[in-house]
Amino acid sequence: MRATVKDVARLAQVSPKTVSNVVNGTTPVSDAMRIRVEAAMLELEYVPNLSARALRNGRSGLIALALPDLSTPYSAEMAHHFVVAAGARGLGVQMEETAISGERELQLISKARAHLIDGLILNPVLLPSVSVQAGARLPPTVFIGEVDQRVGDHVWVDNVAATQELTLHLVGLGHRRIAIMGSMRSETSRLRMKGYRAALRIARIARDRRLEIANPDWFPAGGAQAMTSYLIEHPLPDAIVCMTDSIAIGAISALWSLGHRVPEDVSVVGYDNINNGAFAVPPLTTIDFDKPTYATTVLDLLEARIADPERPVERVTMPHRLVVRQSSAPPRTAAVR
Amino acid sequence: MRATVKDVARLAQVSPKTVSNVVNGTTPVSDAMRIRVEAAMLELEYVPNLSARALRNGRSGLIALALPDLSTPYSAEMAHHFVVAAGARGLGVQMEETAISGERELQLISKARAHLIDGLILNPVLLPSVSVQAGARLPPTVFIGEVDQRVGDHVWVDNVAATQELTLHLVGLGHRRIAIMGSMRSETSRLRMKGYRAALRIARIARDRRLEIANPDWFPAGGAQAMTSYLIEHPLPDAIVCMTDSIAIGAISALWSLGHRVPEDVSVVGYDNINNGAFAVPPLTTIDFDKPTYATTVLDLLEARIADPERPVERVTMPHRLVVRQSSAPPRTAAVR
DNA sequence: CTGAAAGCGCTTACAG
DNA sequence: CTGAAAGCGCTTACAG
Repeated sequence: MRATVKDVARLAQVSPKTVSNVVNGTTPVSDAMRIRVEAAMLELEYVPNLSARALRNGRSGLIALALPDLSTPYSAEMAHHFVVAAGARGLGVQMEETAISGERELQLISKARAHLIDGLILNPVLLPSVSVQAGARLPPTVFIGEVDQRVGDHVWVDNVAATQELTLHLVGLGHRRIAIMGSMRSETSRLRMKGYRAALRIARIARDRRLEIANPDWFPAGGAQAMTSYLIEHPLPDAIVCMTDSIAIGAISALWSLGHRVPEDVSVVGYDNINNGAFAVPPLTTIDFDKPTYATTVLDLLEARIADPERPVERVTMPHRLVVRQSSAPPRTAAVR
Repeated sequence: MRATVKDVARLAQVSPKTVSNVVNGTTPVSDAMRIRVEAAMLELEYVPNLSARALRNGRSGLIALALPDLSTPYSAEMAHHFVVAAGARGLGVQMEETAISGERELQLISKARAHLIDGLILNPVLLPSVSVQAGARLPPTVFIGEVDQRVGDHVWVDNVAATQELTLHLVGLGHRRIAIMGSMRSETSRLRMKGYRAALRIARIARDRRLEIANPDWFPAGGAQAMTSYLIEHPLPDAIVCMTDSIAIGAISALWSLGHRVPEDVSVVGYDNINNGAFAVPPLTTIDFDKPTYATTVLDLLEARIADPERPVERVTMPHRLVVRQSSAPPRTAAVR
């Protein structure tokens, strides 16, 4: 059996209170006392029972991070930064996967209070905005990513501005027939599409729906598949804005298989600046944001929310920047088409 | 304030026991009773307090998954499969990052009992074998990956056989000057190096230490860097066995930058079969194993260990298979050198 | 099938 | 600076 405070107290001949003081450092304890208690803890291999502490304190020291799909490089990087930043604050991180289902997302929100967690970081994808708006009784939650809601704290990147910048970068290189590729059924794609179209408008390029390529998912597999079937019926665009780096990697893979060279024949850009993007062949032009700062910003908001559930809702827009690498370049013949 | 069993019991005019029976279904409850209790739970928005339950039951329903570095695509896939498989068993997963430090790994083992968790899945990298051997009082733990230990349950892939197979595949294509690249200071690299050398021996190729390329890390950055500096002083090998797909992606990126073509000028193979490997340019030849089955196998062992800490230690070797893609091909001139 | 009581291990007022 | 007592919310013998 594991030793408890009582056992330690008995062995050290002090009260449980004193043991607790030594463990938590809430009240100063005399050196002699401390040494005696520490010796007893060592001898009994005492380890505090965190369930008991959680029950007593009403805090588990655990937060949940809910991402749509944990298997992607993007999720991996986010998980890494959150776990590191949370660890520095003494918080553990429970991972949840919403499996790109709005139902699971709702479940998380409603049942999170049942879980062992003090707070929730939620990256919704399909969550019906309406239910969030209505869902009054959220656990302490910070939304991340693209979601249209006003009821909770929110950290995100200005997707419209970023995608506009990305598209204008291609315009600036001299491209005109600029395609966009992504799963078209989410808030993320709505915003990125908006930025893309805004860029076209600025560049006085007419919208061409044939250049809007629907992707079955957010992964390389979908990107490759969509690219391949697209090219069966359509000519190669000048450039392709992929809504994520993963899609871009899939698209480039398909282009390579079909014998098209990037960027000589077609420029391809992504979004997210995942680590591997810099080592793609060719290295990927993309939108970057500071992920460690993103994580600490979210945790700041979450801790503030846990401490004061009534505080006003905050929305933080993280700065982004265009990272130009070799997957985008001027067209070989800068001719007008 | 959140409602408790007592509140529900009072409103439903039953005892707390009955509420608990309805919630947990341990003892059958009459329909009339159940309906009354469920109505009360709904009205009070009752959600059980899992900290209390954990304290009472001595189980939190939470396990920890400790991986060296969460930011890699490999970790992402493992995390995904573990979270999905654990979720199916009603277990939550707390993520820990050992940051490739043996100290943090030890800490996890010793303090895990302090955490809220019922069990630990640990992928050690630098954990000194000796301390594991000695560390008698482990929490319920299943080791995954490459670690030389006999004290705990263990699931892994036969790294020696797999790397031997990978290397012999290159031999079979007609390559002779086969390099190997990886961080050389871990159990993983020791085993993979062993398989590589065994293959050379079988192929009657003399070991050439100049073909053993030390990599600063397990990531693309290190792979690219090591590849680049290697080629300043050495000729291009026929083929390169990279100890992970990530390293291979970095190596290919560097080769591409330097104008070498894969596989025309040099074959490159990886290990792990990460999702993106199939979409590398060119698609990566690699070692695959069934990751979902890996996760369920580990969880089976962990649950058995939690249920019976005294049961005999098990080691499971997961089958692996060589996946041949386009990054490996016969040399252009199949000449003897 | 249901109820009253005890206890999981911790920490925090409350006294001294 | 320390001690004795109470209680966080749950579930499980123990009775009925």
